[in-house]
Amino acid sequence: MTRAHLAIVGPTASGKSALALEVACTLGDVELVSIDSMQVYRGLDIGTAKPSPAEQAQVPHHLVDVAEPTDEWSVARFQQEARAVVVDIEARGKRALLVGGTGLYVQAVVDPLTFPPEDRAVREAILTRSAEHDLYAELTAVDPDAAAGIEPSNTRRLARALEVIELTGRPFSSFGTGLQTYGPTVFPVHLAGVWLPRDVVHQRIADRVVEMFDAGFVDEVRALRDTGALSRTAAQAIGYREVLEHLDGNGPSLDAVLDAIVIRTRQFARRQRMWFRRDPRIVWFGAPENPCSVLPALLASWSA
RNA sequence: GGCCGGGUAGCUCAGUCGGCAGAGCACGCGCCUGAAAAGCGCGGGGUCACCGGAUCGACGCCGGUCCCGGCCA
Repeated sequence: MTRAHLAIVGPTASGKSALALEVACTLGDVELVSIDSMQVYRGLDIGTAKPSPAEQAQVPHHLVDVAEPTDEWSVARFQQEARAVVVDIEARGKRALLVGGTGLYVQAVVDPLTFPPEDRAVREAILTRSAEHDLYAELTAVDPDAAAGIEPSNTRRLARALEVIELTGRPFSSFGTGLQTYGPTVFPVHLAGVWLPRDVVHQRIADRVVEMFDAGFVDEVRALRDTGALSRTAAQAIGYREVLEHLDGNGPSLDAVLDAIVIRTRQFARRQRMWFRRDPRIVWFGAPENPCSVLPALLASWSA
């Protein structure tokens, strides 16, 4: 018999992890797969709200602590490793419970996405000439379909499209129908979304950031800085960027840093909301306050 | 008490020579295929501290009032 895998998605601070742990303990035959672009880095613990060692001991967690903070990470790499993990879990007769809020990563695992090759040097060269050349016009000339889906001002995505074309000789748009196809997934999976009222999420974010500071977040960042520079990708993590700026010189005060982190986290949660809300395959479970209260409904839905 | 500077969007501030107000951030809505906790687009929002005056017309000029900051007493 082939039982479907499971997934819990949703905005940050909406209680996915706690809920997932309860699900795992109840079901007994699942292993967790973190779908999180920042929990992959060792040493980024407090700021990424990574599951504690005690929690990880209760049930196997995958794709947590699989890269050095000095390493670069990417969707393509995540896709490859996550799919391997799912195959592995399956081979042990268990089910995967995907848990996370990185929307693109969820789709990279679950949808038939093919990521064309990359060459950082080529991309950098394109980025460099973007000062002189109009990348949007350039892309429109060679791949109008791709250009139609990118804002003329979004240099980063324009450069990526041009990079792929230069590397493969094929139009960027030939590599996929886009993210909004929402066709059949590459393996059977129940997609569940947790949803809390916005003011509850905002409060949870504010509380969590204060807890992070109380738990020694600044020390964690300082230690990372002293060990070696965070990679380009790891340095994007919310909180780390802000605290680093504070530590390295005459940056803003810690109070200001805390406020900035709360704001950026809220904005992140908003983008996650936008991302997941579009996916018609996600079944939403709303809770007025405590996310774990949806557990019965969630399990009922999955056993049906 | 006197002198000087300031009161304009939720916040920080622009606003030339008088012609019914702008930016950044925040906030809201949305986009997304190798940085995605990234990147990008659109939008709402103002009794220009208050009162009076000159002017066709005032955020701007004149007079007064109230706040805030600094200096002097």
